Amino acid sequence: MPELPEVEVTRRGLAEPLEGATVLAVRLGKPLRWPLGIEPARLVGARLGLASRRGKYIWLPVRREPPAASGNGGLLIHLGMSGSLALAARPPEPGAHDHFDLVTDRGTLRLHDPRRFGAVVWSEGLHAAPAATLLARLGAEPFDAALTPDRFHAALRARRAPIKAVLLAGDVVVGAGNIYACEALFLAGIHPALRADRISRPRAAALLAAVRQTLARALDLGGSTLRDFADVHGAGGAYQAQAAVYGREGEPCPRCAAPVRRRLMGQRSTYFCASCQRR
DNA sequence: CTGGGCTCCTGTCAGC
DNA sequence: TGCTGACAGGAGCCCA
Repeated sequence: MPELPEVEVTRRGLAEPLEGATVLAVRLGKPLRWPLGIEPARLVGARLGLASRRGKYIWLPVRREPPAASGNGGLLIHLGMSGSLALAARPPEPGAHDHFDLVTDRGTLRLHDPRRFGAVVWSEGLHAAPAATLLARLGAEPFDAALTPDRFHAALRARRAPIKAVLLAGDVVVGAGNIYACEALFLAGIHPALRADRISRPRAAALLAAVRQTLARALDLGGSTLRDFADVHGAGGAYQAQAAVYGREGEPCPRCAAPVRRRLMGQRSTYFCASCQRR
């Protein structure tokens, strides 16, 4: 479900309401991708900090009392493929797919995740394991000014995998998942199967701009809601209606009217226009 | 080191 | 209507 725009929409919805909140209880459902890594009771009484985001991970700082106590840290949250977070003053009884509740004096943060590829993991800090390990392999943030066209191009030149695979891997630039990788490649006019190291400097610059434009546009629209993504208040995104190629196999390309193609690349459906997107 | 495939899990939908 | 297989927004892990 969630790519960077959806994760960021989620983070924005919970950051301010929960900053400074006190944890009253923790409820666990079925196991997620990894164990929580801390005894839930140890979180009770702790106060939450301002949530941040790195890639598709949300970091929720947790300061345990008393202040001098060792073991301040936070919760690293990932929504996986089907996860969403809801924040409610008085949430309904947990359903079969509600696997984590953080009950606070400012409301309950609940992870709903049918496929359970998501995770909520305790870490002593962003620079301690396991958070540091999970974040270590991440590429640049897409809106980081330090990611210049030259640096992006240089990173692509070191990779022989198809550009679509490189975008999805997230080790050059994070944030574009299957939808936005397809959309950005369409915008840039680049064939998804083109080897990353064969992309010229101007085309790399165009692709970086396309990734940024695609993610920014999706963010403006509240993300994409294909089946069930929702922000913390339950509102869906609207980007999916604007997608040029994703999920539009057989429909006319908005630029040239040739039928949009779908083909599997690394087990993932890849949508593109064979006439607009060149190798 | 890199690239590619597999895997985790549940739900939904098309096709027979 | 019921069953089966394909596919779904991610990404860690293993192997060649």
